[in-house]
Amino acid sequence: MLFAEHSQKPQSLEGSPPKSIDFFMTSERYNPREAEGKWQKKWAERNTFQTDNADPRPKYYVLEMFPYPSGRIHMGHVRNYAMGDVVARYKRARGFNVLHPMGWDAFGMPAENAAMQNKSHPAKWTYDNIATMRGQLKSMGLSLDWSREIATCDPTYYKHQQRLFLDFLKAGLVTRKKSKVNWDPVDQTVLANEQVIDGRGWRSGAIIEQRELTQWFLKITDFAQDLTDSLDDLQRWPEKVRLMQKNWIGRSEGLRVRFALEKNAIAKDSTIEVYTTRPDTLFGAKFLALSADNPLAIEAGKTDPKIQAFIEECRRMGTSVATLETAEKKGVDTGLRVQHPFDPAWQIPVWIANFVLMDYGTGAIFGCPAHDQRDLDFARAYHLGATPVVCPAGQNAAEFEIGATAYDGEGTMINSYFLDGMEIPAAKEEVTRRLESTMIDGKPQGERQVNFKLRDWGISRQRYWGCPIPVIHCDDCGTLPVPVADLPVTLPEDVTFDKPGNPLDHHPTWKNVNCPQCSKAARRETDTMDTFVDSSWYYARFTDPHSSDHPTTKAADHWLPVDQYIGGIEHAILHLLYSRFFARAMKATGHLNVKEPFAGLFTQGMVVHETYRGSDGTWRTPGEIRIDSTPEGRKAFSLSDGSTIEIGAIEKMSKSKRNTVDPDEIIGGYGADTARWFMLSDSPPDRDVIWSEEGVQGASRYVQQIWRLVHEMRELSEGVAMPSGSLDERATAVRKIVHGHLMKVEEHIERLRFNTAIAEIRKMTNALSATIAAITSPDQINSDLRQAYREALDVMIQMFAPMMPHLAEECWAAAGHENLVSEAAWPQLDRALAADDRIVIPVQVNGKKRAELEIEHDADAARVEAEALKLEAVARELNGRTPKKVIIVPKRIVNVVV
RNA sequence: GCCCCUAUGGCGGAACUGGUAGACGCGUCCGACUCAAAAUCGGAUUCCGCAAGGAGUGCUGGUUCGAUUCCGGCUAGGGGCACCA
Repeated sequence: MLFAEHSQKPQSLEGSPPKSIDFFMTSERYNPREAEGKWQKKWAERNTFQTDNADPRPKYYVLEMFPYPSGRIHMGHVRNYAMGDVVARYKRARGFNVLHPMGWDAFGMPAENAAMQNKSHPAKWTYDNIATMRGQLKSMGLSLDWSREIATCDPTYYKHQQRLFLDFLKAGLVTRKKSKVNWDPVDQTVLANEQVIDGRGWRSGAIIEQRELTQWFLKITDFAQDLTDSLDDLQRWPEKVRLMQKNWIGRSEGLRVRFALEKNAIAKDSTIEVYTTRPDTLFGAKFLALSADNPLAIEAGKTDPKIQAFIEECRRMGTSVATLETAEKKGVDTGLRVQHPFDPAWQIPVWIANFVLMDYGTGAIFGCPAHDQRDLDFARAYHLGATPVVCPAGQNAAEFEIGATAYDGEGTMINSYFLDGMEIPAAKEEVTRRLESTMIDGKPQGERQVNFKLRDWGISRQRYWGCPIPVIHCDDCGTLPVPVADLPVTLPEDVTFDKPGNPLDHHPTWKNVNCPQCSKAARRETDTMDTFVDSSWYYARFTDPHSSDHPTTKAADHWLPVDQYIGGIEHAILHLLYSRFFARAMKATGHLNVKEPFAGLFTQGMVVHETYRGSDGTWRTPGEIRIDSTPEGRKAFSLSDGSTIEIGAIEKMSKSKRNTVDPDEIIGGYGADTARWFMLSDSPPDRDVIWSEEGVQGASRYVQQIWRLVHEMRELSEGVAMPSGSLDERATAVRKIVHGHLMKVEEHIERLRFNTAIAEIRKMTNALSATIAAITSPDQINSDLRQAYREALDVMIQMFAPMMPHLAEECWAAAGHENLVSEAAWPQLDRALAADDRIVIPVQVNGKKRAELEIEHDADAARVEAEALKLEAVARELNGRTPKKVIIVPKRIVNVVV
C-alpha cells in the first residue's frame, strides 16, 4: 500500500436510523492545510509531473506566460496558472504526454531600481524573489515539471540567446543603424515603438523624447508579409488578437508616383516621389507636402531662412510624441513646383508640412483635400482649394461640394479627365496602369508598392540587468561578433549603480577587451538586449532546457508548436508578435522547424475587486473593513473605528487603490483548491473576474459539501466492484446522472469554458445528493445501486480533480484507491448512458409556449405531432380550430401554427 | 478620427449550429436544528398580478412558424490604433 490508511472510519450502515441522511455524515471537516502539503510532497517524491521527451504517447504542450519575479505572486498569476493547470491535468488524464513547464522572465529594470535603493545586487534581488515565488506557486499545487525550470538571467540561458543573436547577424536579420529612437528620460533607455503607450514609456510612464542614436535592430520587417498573412491560419487564436496584430503590422497597397520637378536651383533630383493608396484621386491634387526631415526639405532650408525656421519648429514639436496629437496642421511653401503626371501644363506647389512622416512611404505625399481630412485641414489653412473628384451615389456631380469634412466613401469619378464615370477601383487600376507604362527619368512614373506600418525592432537598451549583446567594436576592424567559443559574454558582478546611465559603460575592465581579429585594444558593446528578446524563445528552450551546446535540440521539433498558450491580453502585440518573429528567425537559422510558436492562444481576463474609501478619502484594504449585507444593499464599515466606508468602483487590483488580495493569505486560510475553484467558477475565463469574499466562502462550502458527499457515497458503495452489465432502474438513473454530466464537463473543458464546466460539476453533485436524500431506508440499497455509487464516486472525484487536485487526492484515497488520481486515466464515457431515452420538449401555439410533452427520444414526427395535439392545453388554445401548420424540430420543439 | 468588442434578474453569469430565457453560483427572504449564535440542512427568489394571465435579454425597425442568437439604424460602456497618405 502506498499510503497510510485514511483516518476516516465511516460508520457501518447496519443499525443506522432511517430517514435522515445524518447517519452517513462524517464528523470531520476536510482540512486543506494538512492535506495540501501532504499531496504536494507526494507528487514531488513520485515525480508525477516530470515529462520524458522520449515518451511515445501523443504530445500536448500547455504553457502559461512565465512571470517576472517582481517579489510575490498576485491574483492574476493565480488565475492564469489555475487555468493552465486544469488543461494540463485534464490532458494528462486523457492519455497525452503533457509538457507543462515554468520559468522566470528575470531580466529587467525593477531589479536595477531595487539594487539602487537597497545597495544590493540585482541578481540577489532577482533570485530571492524567484525563491519566494517558486514557493508560492508550489503552494498552489500546480502540475508543473520543475526539473525544467529556467531563468532568463542565468548565463546558461542567455548564452544561447547570444548564440541566436550571432546566427541572426550572420543571416542578415540584425542591423545596426543610426535612427531616431524613443528615449525614456526616467529609465534612461531606449524603447521600441510597441513599448510607447500614449506617448509614454510602458514601464516608467514618462513622456517619451525622440533622440538620434546608433542602435541594434532585429529585422522583423523582413517577415512583415508572412507575419500578417499567417494570422489567417491561427484558427485557435482569439479573433481580437489577430486583428490587433494585423492593424499593427498595417499592410497597405498603393502606388509610388514620381512627379517631375520644374527646373530649380535647389533639388539635385528631377523628380519627387510620393506614396499613395488613392491614385484615383490624382486629379484632386492641390499640393505636394514633404516631411520636415525629407532631404529635399533640408536642402531647401539651406537657402531660405523662413523654411529653415519652419523645419526647426517641426523638430522642436517632434521631440514629444504627445504634442503631435494636438498639433495644428502647419506648413511652408518651398516655391518648388511639380507637373501633374497627366497634364504637363498643370503645376502643383510643393510644401513642407508638419504632419508628413519621414519614415513611412517616401516622406512625401500628394494632397487631395476633397477626399482626405488631413489634407483638407491643411488646404483650408492655406487656401489651396478642394475640388471633389469622387461623387457619392445620389449626389449631383455639378453641385457636389466639400465642406468641413472630406469625403472618403465610395462613388463615381468626376472632374477627372479620362477617369470620369468610373468607380474608384477601376480608376485606381487605370491610373496605375498608365503611370506604370510612362517613363520619367529612365524609370516608370508609377510603381505598385506595398507598405507596412511595422518598423524594425530596436533591441538596444542602455542597462546593466539584461543579456549582453555579444559584439566587440574595434577601431581598425569595425564591429565584430564575439567568437562562439567565447560565449557566454557574462555580466560583470562588481558593478555600482551610483551614476546615471549604463553601469556596463562605466566598467573599464569589462568593457575593454582585445579585438578577436587583430588583438588590438577594442571595446565591448555595452548595450544589453530588450527583455522582450528573452521571452521570445523561452517556449522553445523548455523543450530541452539543459542542452548546453545548442539553444534548441530535436526536442523542440517534437514539442512545438505550443498546443495551448495562456496569458494576458496586454501581450497581444508586443510579446506575441516578437515570439512569432523569433520562431521565423530561428527557423531561418536552423534552430527550429516551425514558424508559428503557439497553435492555440487563450487570453484571460483580469482579476478585479471592489474599492473602499473612508470618509477622509483614503483607500482602505479589504482586510480593514467589514461588510453588512441587508435587503437594502451592502454597506461597509471600518473595522478599526466603525466609521462608514464608501464602496467604490470595481477595478483591477492595484497597490494604489489598495484593493489587492494576497494569494498567500487566501491559500493559507481557505486552501489552494478553494482559491482555484472560485477563480475558475465565477466568470468566463476571457472576461474579468470579480474577487469577492462571499464567492470564496461559497467555494469553501462546496469543498466541505464534496467531502461529505464522498463519504456518503463511500458508505453506499463499500466493497462492491464497478458496474458490469445492465443494472436496475434506480441504479441506471444514478449512472445516467454521472455519464450525462461527464460528457458535458468534457466538452466544456475542451473549449476552456471552466465556469460552465464547474456549473456542470455542481449540477452533478446536486443531483447525486438528491438521489441519496431520496433513500429512505437501508433496504432500498441493493447491490446494483452500490455499484452505481461506486462508479459515481470515482468519476465525480476525477471530474473535479483538474480544478481541486488536493481535495481530489484526499477523496481518492478515502474512496480506497492506492494510486494517485493525478496519475489515473480519465473515466470512460458511456454515450448510451449519457443520452436520455425519454425527453421533454416544449409545445408552442403560435410561438408561445403552452405545454410540455414528454416522449421517447426517438419518436418520429408523426407521433410527436399526434401526441402534442392531444395535450389538453393545446386543445384549449386551438379551441376547435384546425392547425394551419405544425413545425416539429426533432428533440427540440413543437410549434402549432393556427 | 479609424477599427474592434460588449450590453440578459439585486449581482457574476448560462442558453451548442435560431427552438422551454434566467442553468450554476453569490446575495436576500422564510423555515428546520440550537437556550442562543455560528456552521449545516430544506424551501422561495426576473417583473406586474391574490389569481387566471401578461410583460420581459440596452433602444428601434426587419427576416422567420419561432430571434438573447441573423440583418439595418441608434444609444451606452470597454478595448486597440492614432497625422501610416
